[in-house]
Amino acid sequence: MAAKKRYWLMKSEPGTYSIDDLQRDGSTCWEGVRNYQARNFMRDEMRVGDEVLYYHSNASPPGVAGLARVCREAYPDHTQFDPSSKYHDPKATGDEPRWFMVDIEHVETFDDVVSLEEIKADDRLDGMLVRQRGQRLSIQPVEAEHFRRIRTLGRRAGAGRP
DNA sequence: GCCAACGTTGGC
DNA sequence: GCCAACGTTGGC
Repeated sequence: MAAKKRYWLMKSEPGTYSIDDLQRDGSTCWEGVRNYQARNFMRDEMRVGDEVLYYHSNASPPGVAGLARVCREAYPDHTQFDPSSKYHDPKATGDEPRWFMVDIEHVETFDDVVSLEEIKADDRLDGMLVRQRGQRLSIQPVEAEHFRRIRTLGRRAGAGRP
């Protein structure tokens, strides 16, 4: 029996890799995660077909820029073995990789970012981790209702505004 | 650019 | 196992 589909929020700095980059590439490997909690989500819980809110951090404004989908489940992040990579981890070995990544594919780019400000102001998004001050986790689980609400806001934003 | 919040490291 | 020092994240 297939596991129930889950929903996630994944952060990226648009200066590094934006939703437009993802749209251009079609899909990408999510390299460079070096936080154990985020790694565990990818390695243990993310499944093909899970849906993703693509979040632009360190952006103006910060917020959800579009949607993506998991298209390959966890496998070792190759950059940990590469001494020339800034993600190199000298303690990782091929036999015992420490870091994993998934692949995600582009689904949709919102006309306008659903800003963090908007997310914080919406009562229906109460409890979203990204609203919490000091929440730095780059991969966060998201409730289905919150995912749908953000998607609605993202689709409404471009067309509905004066 | 600032800096608060957080995670990791390493001496003890 | 404690915790100070350090590095990073990310909103502002």
